[in-house]
Amino acid sequence: MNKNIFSQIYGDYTQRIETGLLKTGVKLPSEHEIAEEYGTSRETVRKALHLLSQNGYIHKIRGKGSFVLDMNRMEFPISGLVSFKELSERLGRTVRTLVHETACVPCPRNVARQLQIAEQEPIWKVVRAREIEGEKVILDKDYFLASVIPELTEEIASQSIYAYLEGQLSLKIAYAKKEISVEQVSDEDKRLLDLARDTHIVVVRNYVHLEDTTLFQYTESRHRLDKFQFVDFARRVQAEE
Amino acid sequence: MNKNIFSQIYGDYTQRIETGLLKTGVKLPSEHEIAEEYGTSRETVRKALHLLSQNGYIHKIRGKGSFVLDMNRMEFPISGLVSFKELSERLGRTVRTLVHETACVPCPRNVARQLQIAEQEPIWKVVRAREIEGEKVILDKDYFLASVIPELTEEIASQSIYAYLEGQLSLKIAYAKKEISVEQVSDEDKRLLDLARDTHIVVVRNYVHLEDTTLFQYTESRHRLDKFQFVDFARRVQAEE
DNA sequence: GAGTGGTCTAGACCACAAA
DNA sequence: TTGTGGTCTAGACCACTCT
Repeated sequence: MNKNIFSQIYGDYTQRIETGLLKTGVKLPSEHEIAEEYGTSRETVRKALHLLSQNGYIHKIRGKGSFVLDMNRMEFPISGLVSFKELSERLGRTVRTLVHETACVPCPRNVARQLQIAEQEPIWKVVRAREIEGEKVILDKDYFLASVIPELTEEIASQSIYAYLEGQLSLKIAYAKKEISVEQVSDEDKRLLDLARDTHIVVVRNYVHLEDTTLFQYTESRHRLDKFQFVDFARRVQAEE
Repeated sequence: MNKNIFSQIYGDYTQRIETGLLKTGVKLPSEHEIAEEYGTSRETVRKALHLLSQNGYIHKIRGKGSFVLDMNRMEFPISGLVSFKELSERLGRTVRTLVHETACVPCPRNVARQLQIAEQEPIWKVVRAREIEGEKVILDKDYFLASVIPELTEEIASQSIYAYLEGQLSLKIAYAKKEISVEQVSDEDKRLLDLARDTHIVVVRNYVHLEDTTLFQYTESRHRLDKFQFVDFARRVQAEE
């Protein structure tokens, strides 16, 4: 339970929409009514509804009201900033993680450039293959600043690293930049994934920052072409003049 | 010039950050100071700063202040909801559009399913190849509800359809859902693009909605593997309990 | 303790939609 | 005319950082 009123309202409505209690096209109560219901002010309600709108749950129309959207929310592969573990659980798929490497090593040149640190600086390197429905289709190569993460075990890598970072170490992950492109398969891809005759692979580069803006993680997530999907929700920014 | 105070503030800061007047890591004035400067209230300033934060321009830290982020903003291919024309102009690349078809036709079955309308209902079909630096690398297949768009010419299709929709027809585009996947190349791809020996192609499916939530456009944007890139900025949603 | 951002209030006026 | 969402105000209190 969150103590903020607006996130209480947000949570209530996301739940009602996700469980189908509020169906596509249904009109929400007016902001005034919701404010009364929660015993709060209209601006606080608006904060919650704005969040729902940003995340594709509802659409607000001036003079009319707020309406539930149909966004097929069940299939959200890597949109936003969510870990593989969180996604798997949400999707309820049969997944397995194979940890190939968990080591603290001096940073190689190519990774040093991505993390914007000096070469040789100690970093944690984690290489994991993700198996979905019996096929190894994703190769995750993570690099973490050792100055931020004192310890990392294969045990943790096989579970959820993010749960460890946020739970045990109470690191605050703030934002990330993601780049998606398609590249030639590497020897490592061929060795660790079930690729058949694929020549290309989808590469998702992820640059993750903490609350204090330090870039502490660089991840290369390599997806087999046929298993890659990305879904995005975007609102149009009205042109200004 | 926008009449809203908060979008005035937002515009001022995006400009200063994009032009490099405000550099990475620089601390913005406090919310109180900005409010005073613009002769407005703090909540209004906060609205502008929240937008800057959402769009990756700044990061706010409680007790410290707001800081300019470095997001290499210059290379934003298809993030968010922006048209090809707008993008090309922003990137300043040598681009050319080849219009292969602009016709009002009865809706075929597969498109009817995407647009959630009855088969045979009249739609505008536009097929365009995009040439970047002399190579045809993107194939855009657009389908618009004819009930929404009375007229569409090859002239308009060769320029910007969005500028026409928003400018001439004053349609209000509200939001869109985007799906990215990789598929086998089609005969049409081979015919209209410079593909060499490619076997796969990146497909971006775009479902565009108007202010009143009607789904009025379905677009299939097919990108040659080596020319595809997608950049995304995401903020972490703190887990609730 | 002073300064910062985060949440919230109880109003106000406006633009727009529907009856 | 009534109801809706959009913008804005002038405060308040809180949590946090820094000195």
